[in-house]
Amino acid sequence: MPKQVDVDEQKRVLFDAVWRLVAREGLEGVSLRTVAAEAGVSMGRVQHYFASKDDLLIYSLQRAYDRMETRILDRLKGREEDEQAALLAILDELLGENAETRDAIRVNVAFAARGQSDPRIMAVVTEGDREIHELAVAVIAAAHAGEAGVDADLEARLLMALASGLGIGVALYGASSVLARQTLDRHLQRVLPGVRI
Amino acid sequence: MPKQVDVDEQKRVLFDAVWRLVAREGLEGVSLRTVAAEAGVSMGRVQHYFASKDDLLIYSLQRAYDRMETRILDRLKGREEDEQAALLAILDELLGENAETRDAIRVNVAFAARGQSDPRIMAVVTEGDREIHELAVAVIAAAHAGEAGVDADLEARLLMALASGLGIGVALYGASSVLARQTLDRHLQRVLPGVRI
DNA sequence: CCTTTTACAATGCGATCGCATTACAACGCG
DNA sequence: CGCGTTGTAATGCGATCGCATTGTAAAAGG
Repeated sequence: MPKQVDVDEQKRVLFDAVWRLVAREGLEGVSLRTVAAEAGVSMGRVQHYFASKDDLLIYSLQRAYDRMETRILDRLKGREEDEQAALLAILDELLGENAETRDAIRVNVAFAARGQSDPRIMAVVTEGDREIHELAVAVIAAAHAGEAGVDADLEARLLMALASGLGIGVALYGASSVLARQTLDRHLQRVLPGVRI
Repeated sequence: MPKQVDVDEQKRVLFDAVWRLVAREGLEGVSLRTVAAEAGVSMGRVQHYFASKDDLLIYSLQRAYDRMETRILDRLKGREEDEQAALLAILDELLGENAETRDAIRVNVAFAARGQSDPRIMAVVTEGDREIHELAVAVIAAAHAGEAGVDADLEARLLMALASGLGIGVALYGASSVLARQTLDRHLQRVLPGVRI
């Protein structure tokens, strides 16, 4: 066997370049040449690790979700079993309070737009939704145990739509993340009474 | 004076082509050549009416908002003075229940993404926000007149973020518009009691 | 040692991009 | 009737695109 390199590490370097380009200029700023330049490598290297531009984009999208998951788990540090804490960590991620999270939202939306005409992208983009929804249902149902008239499924959809709407407002339309936080907290007071003040 | 044509009509033909292209393939599907082909005219004609591609895009974005406004006013037919009805019509527009509205949302988001690096686009995209927000504040405040503890400003932001989050879910992530409607109605029951059932 | 396989780098190709240029057709005005 | 302005088409240019091709350096296995 010939020269050995860390393939995952090489791919990660290229993904980092894609990430920076998408966050800075949107998906239209990504070309094999710009990715190579941003990563400081030759274009041949990019082609060596990704057979096509689509492969590079799909890989980058999957890594973007990995990165989101990592940030959420970082926030959870040691409370992975606490469903309520997990939901709040996910909401934090959706809200776009720090620059990296806002980048993630922009990357996400850019891919979702392209996903309209590319089923492979759409599949990745909607992959984790069911899991998160079920978590939200569980937490909301637990908070309203014994109460009648609370549709946890509906409330979960409402909460997630609100959070992503707020996050997109922040990341794409320049809204204030402080106001977004206040707005989400107002709703959380209603639907999860007694949580986080 | 030489040959006279209806300039606005000619521009509208080109805008319609841009609209269809963006809705179908996203902003990256728009080029001077594809617009000309979609409109069934020569490329020279496109260049004659728009000095640059950016001009074409800015114009198209503004017309896209005109179209949204027209749809909202259509829904209002004769109840233009009813602030509550106006707000509900705007929410309907944001929710993406019919195909043209979903197109509008996709067009919007595509432009917003590009607006990150183009202040002219961002200005157009955020233009009408203040007006709509103030309308929502007025309606919510009126519905809770005399009550204490209701922050109409906050509730207005919450409502609009929820509606746009739901609409983006429908238009970009393939969510069900029926569920989106139910979800919005659930929230409206809370914040505007006694409205629409 | 030497072959084989991997890891690149460099370059070329055809297509497409935005835009400039050029040519011409059509029509109102002196 | 020219004449000039405007509307429209056609074409060219330089840049950039994704991708294919080619060449080569390096290291593990026979």
